[in-house]
Amino acid sequence: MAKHQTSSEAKPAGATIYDVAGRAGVSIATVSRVLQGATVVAETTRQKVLAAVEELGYVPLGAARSLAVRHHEAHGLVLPELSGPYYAELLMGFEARAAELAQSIVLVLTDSRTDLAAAVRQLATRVDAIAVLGSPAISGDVVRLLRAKKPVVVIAGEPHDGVETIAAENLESARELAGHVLGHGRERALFVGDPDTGPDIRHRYAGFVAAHEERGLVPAEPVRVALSEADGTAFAQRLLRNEYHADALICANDELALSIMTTLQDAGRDVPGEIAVTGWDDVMTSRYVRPGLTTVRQPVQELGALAANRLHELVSGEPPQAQARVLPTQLVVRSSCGCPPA
Amino acid sequence: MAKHQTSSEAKPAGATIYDVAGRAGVSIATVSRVLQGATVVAETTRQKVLAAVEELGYVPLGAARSLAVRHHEAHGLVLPELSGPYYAELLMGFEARAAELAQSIVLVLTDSRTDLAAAVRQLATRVDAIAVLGSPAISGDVVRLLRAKKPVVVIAGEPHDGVETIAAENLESARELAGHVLGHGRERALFVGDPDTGPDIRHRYAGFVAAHEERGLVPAEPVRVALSEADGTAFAQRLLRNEYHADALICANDELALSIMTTLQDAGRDVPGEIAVTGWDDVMTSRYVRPGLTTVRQPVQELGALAANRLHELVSGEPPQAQARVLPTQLVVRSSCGCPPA
DNA sequence: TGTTGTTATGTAAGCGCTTACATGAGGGTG
DNA sequence: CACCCTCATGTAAGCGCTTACATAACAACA
Repeated sequence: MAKHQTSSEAKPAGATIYDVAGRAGVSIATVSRVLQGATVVAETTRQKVLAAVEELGYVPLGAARSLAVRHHEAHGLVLPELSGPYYAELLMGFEARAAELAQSIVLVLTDSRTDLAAAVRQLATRVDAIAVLGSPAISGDVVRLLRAKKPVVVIAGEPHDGVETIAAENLESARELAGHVLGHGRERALFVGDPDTGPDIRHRYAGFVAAHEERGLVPAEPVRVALSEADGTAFAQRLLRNEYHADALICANDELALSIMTTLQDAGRDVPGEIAVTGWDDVMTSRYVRPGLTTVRQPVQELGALAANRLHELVSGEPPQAQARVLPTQLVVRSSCGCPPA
Repeated sequence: MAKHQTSSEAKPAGATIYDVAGRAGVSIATVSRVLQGATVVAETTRQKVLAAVEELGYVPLGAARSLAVRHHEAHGLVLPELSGPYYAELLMGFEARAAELAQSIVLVLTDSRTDLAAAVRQLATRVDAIAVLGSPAISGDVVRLLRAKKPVVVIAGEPHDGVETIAAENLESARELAGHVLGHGRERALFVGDPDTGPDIRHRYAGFVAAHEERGLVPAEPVRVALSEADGTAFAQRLLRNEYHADALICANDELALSIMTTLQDAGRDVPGEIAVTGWDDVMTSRYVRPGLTTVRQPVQELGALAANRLHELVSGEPPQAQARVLPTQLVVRSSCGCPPA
């Protein structure tokens, strides 16, 4: 066969299955069989093949295999970015589960993309299924577009119709958290964060509202700021200028809470004496800061793992689930809420 | 041609280039051409094809393309894990640069793998080049194995022969840091961390030693502990039991420094009054903690970006570079070293 | 009007695998 | 000893793309 030059030619990049077959004195089918391990092959043949593989340092070409078996054995994951522990942990959980399922993972970070749609389309090109973290950057259109091609699950995002969603619980735990703070006798609590950012924050604010209503208090309008440290600092400054009047701050995440708390303290304010502060996420810093930040811990890794798992099920032909999966969260009480230090 | 059934058959998963060609009334070559955009195609034809693509929701199959063009347009990245900001930032830098170069990235986290060698081999199967973060988990064998197949660059790892390495500067900055602390009049400084963990820590200890020697002091043996918070806490406890006698702790990373500093403080010790503490990495917490942690900031994102970049160059046929690239780091002086707070 | 050069498109040969099917070599059996 | 099974292996047909090469259509020129 002139088709595949079996010998010489010293192409540096990679022996093929033909080379292995030639070397072992068998057909490529046999090589494939010993490598797949599914079919029975005579032990002596197997050894010959394995030896040839070893000597040639043969690595099968993923693309060729994918083409032949008609799937990629890979899952895609679309995240906004990776600063802070949230996304990183999600990714770890996802990766771990995907690894168990023998799936590669290919990652797209949306913040670094100028042409997101293109990136996502290109992703769809090389994976069997995709998990996307709900974020404003990912429009519903993009999700629906993907959805038509590949199984998709969105994590902590807006539930588009027909797209499976998984998320951590927000409303109840926010209600518990806010209730806890209110229980310390605080009367002018503020919710810091923008409910329009996405369902997560929206539900947290809803919990905040619920906690107020169930004790006959009227909840303040949310203070709409973004979720970064810089925004926190800016808000704290406004607070110091008495633009707000509050004795408790329920922040939408830890970064916000931390930066607010620290700039307040640096200005001589007593936290939680004058003002209580709580966060959301339980990042590492929250344990180290004094007073310790009262916050809510989400099962982030589990979320990632669940996503990987569902993706795999979907690929294996399971029907998508109509309702959203929601994982329980855990209130972590330290002392920034007004509780005495441990 | 019976080969490709152009019609009916309602296979849910994916139109092929044949379907598009059929629909647009052109050959598959033409479809390919408009999609690649390289060759000239008559405008009207282009429109027809694009319309067909649109209507069918056609997404080309990555594997088929890869097979035909004989490369994957993907880079692999092997990291130990993602807790803490270090690896995450590295990943971000890598991803961002890879995105610019239109490369997908497929990620392997070694800590979640039971069979690392298999995972890495499987990775080699589907990417054009691989960056691995030097870590004890990755044996030199694995690297050399890969090296034979694909271009490899190792980040902050042991320089195996023939493998390109990039890293952040360690020795000089460690010397500067230790010198700074010694300059505060400390006389019994300890290096906390195990130099045998890898070249990073080894060089940091070497800097510690150098700083001592250049002022005629004799450097203490390193305190060999691992790099986690738990290890830090344990060490701090031994310190509190007076198993060591020290007035300064040069820790191998921030996690260690932070956990040590906090448990010391919780036990009533004055940092930096009685004992100075420094870290390495400048994690977020180091800014928030009081006293602020003096530490060294590494250009982690740049490291990642550089890795992606070199990978791309190697794939495009550039010769590997013999010498290691080393990126400069930056001493971040706060007050845990004994300097007055800002 | 015949010749030649362009340009747009089609034809077909792979890319390196997997796998259904065909084949051949033993090993039991009657 | 002929026959049928079984088991191991080979043969060859794809998988869905890209791209070198061939071809057809047409314009421009003499």
